[in-house]
Amino acid sequence: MSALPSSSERLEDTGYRLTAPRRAVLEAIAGANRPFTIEELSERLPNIGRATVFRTIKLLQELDIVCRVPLEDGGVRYERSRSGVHHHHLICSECGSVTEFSDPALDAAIEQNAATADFQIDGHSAELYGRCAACQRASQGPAPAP
Amino acid sequence: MSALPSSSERLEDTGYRLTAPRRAVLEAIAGANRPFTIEELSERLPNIGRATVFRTIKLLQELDIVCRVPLEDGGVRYERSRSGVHHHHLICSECGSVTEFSDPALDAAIEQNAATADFQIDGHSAELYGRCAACQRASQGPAPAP
DNA sequence: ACGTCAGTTGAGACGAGGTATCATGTGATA
DNA sequence: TATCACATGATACCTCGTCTCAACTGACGT
Repeated sequence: MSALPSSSERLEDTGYRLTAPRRAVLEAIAGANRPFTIEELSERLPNIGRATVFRTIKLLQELDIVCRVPLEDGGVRYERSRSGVHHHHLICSECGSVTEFSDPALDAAIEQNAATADFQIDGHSAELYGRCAACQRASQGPAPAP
Repeated sequence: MSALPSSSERLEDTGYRLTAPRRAVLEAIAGANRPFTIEELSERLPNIGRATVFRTIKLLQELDIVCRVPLEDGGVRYERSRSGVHHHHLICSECGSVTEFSDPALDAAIEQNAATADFQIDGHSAELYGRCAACQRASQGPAPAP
C-alpha cells in the first residue's frame, strides 16, 4: 500500500523532481501484486511515454525502490523492494510467482568464497528456479487430464 | 586445449551432426582464453553465419559444453564449462575476468532455503560481482597516473 | 564409391527490449 | 509568478536473438 510516501520522499531527498509521470509509475508499482515487466507497466500507463517508464524504472532501481528479478530464460521482471533489505528470489517457472527470502547463512557462504579468492565483493545475485509449493500441489492433488 | 575431442564426441553421441561450422565454433571456443560474447565469436568466424553461431552456442549450452555467465549490467558472456561440474562465478567489474568456484556449503544453503519454502528446485544461479585480486593490487601498488 | 535425405546452414527479415535525440513542457526555488 | 534546469514524449535507432526458407551436406545404407 504505502510504498508511495516514502518513495516520493526518497526521490525528492535525492534531488530528483517529483513529477506527475513519476508519481503515476510509483502508484502503478504500489498497485502491482506481482513482479511486472516494463511492457506491462507501460500498458497500464497509456498516457506515459515508454521511454519515461524505462527511465523511471532505472532511476527507481538506483534508489533501491524497485529491484530487478532475472528470469531463467534471460528475461527480466521488476518488483518493489522491501525496504532495502538484501534478499534473493525463488522463481516458479510454472506460474511465474516470485518469493523473496533472505538468509544470513547464504550471504555468509558467499562472502566466505569471495574472501578465499581475495575478491573484493560489491554485490551478488542468487536466484533459485523451480516449482512453487502451490504448483506442486496443483499437479499432485486431483489427477489432472494428461 | 583438448576441449575438442570430447566435445565433438558428445555432439555425435547425442545424435547431432558434426559439421564444419560446428567444428569451427568448437575450435574458437577452445582457443578463447576468457569468457566471450556471441558477437566476439562471430567476428572471429567471418565465414559462419551469425544465426549459426547463436544456434551452436545454444546447442552447446544444452550439452553442458559451454555455460552462460550473466553480467551485472544484464549482458551475457559464455565460457567453456569445466566438465559439467556445477559452479558459480566471481566476475570482476573492472577487467571483466571471470573466475569459477564451487562450494558445497553454498549449494547446501541454497537447498536448505528451497526446502524451507517447500519449493521444488530445478536450478539456481549465483554470481558475485566486484574486483578481482589483480585489479585491487593494480590500483594500490605503484601510484598509477590518473 | 555413391545416392539419399533429414539435419544443418546462411542470408536476411523480423521482433523484443532498451537507449539516444531533441524540441517542448513543468516542478521547485527565489 | 517568472525562471530555468530538469524531465518528458515521440520517434529513430541499436543490440541481441529468433524465424523463415531455399540450398547444402554429413552420416548412413547399399
